Amino acid sequence: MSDSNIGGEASILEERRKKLEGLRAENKAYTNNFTPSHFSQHLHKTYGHLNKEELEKEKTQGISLAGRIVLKRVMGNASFLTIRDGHGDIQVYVSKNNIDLDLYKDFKSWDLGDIIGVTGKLFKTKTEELTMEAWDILLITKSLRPMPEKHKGLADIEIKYRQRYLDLMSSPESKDIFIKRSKIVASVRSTMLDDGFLEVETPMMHAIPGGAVAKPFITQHNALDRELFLRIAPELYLKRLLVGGFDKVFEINRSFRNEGLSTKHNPEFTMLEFYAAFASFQSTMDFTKLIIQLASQAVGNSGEIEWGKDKINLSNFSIKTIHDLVLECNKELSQDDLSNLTKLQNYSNTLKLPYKDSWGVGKMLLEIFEKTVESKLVQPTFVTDYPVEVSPLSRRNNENPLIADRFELFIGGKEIANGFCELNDPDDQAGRFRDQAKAKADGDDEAMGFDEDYITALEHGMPPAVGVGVGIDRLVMMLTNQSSIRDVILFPQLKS
RNA sequence: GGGUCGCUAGCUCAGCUGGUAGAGCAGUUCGCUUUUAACGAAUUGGUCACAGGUUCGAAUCCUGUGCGACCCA
Repeated sequence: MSDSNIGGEASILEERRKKLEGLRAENKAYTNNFTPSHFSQHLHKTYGHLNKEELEKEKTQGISLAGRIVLKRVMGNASFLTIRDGHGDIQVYVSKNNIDLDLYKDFKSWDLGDIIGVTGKLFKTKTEELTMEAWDILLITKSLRPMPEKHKGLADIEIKYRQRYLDLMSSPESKDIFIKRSKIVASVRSTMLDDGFLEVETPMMHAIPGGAVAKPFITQHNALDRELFLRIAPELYLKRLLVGGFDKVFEINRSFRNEGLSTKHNPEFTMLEFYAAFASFQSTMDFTKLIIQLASQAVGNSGEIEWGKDKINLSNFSIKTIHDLVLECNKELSQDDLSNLTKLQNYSNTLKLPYKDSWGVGKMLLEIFEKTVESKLVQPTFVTDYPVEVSPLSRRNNENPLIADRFELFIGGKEIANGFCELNDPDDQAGRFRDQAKAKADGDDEAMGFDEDYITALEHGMPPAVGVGVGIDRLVMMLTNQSSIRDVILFPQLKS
């Protein structure tokens, strides 16, 4: 280290390295034989409510804890620390009276960020704070780098994501989001299993990208000397399993889409997809609702949650058709206009909504819906009667072949789930693949390829089924009141 | 992709209409036996994101690049 940065980061490192060398010399660096008997949270729960006298009567001698020093108040011959373990914070009292004098001197040189072990007994200070009186302390892991600012924490949002461990060690709020994420995923999984679904894992490397309209990532298999695509959706594989005879399957895992980065999109994201043979459309909506309600309960939410500016009542889900909603939000349009291409094009012009002449009535309707309705669907709403034109994998409605048996669930103005009766007619599916393949040949790099093997599977016969996709990242955002997807993904992709 | 804003000590931030940089925290030294954003005293620490330009002189004004935030498509 040069002298040019005395007091700067280099010198902090150097200073701490010197301390580490001292520990190494005494063979005390990076010890590995301390097992705490308790976690902070457990102690607060068990003893926090007792008063001083009651606590004195409890036999707490010999309790041990391990954690990172996050605050340190040295007052000469006695000191208070706040240490943070995996479950929370607790105060530690270290006095020259209770420990060896040399140890106390060493202790005074320990730094914020060091991980220590403490053995002793519990007491309450005169302000009634539950505190661990140290009878023995041990420096377990020396931290060589300074922690984030102790009061304000990390403000640099980029460091927060790139060095997430700094965010986690300094922000209990941030840590809590990821604890909740885990609980949400666990709740979703157990809801599925309890209902008799089988959890499966299907390939993430696909020879033909399919199951969604999106641009894939391309990778290379050396031994096979061929291109593979990271999956954009597991859909087509899960439906092959329906052909095979598993009648209720689900997968919770990553899909990848080669799109821009934003606070709403991460290139790798987590989806729940589930498929149920012979299930009804209505019962599947009910089940989707149940998944969300149970997940919300799992993280301690009441029936009403807050998401940004919105208050959302998760006990009440309504069902509306896309046509009714478009009419509701666009008083200038009549029922007849919705099937009149010229009228819809004219209306799009007044909305300054760009469109292509090749678009049919269905695509126009969807665009107008997205522009004028979507953001207003704050309370949970299942939207139904989507045009077949914009639903390439959905079954046609029996009464009206122009609409698909499909729903999308919107909450807080955002799409949370997408479900539909699966198309199991191999000829109809082959025709739609041909349209997609043609679009791809014409330069649409989001279009699906023609998946011959999937058509073969359908030719063997797939039972009628309903399938649903739920964006887990979005669900977590909603249930933890976050507005950026980066705050619910531990290591979000950033520009490099 | 377009617009607006931001980038200054390890961290959190000041720094006005141009005169070569400051605080708190962290670090170092000293004092202090119930503190809790502990406190008091002293002290270290900067290629002001990067590259050009204007100017006698640029953290400050201009242009570009990078990264980020927000809004729009």
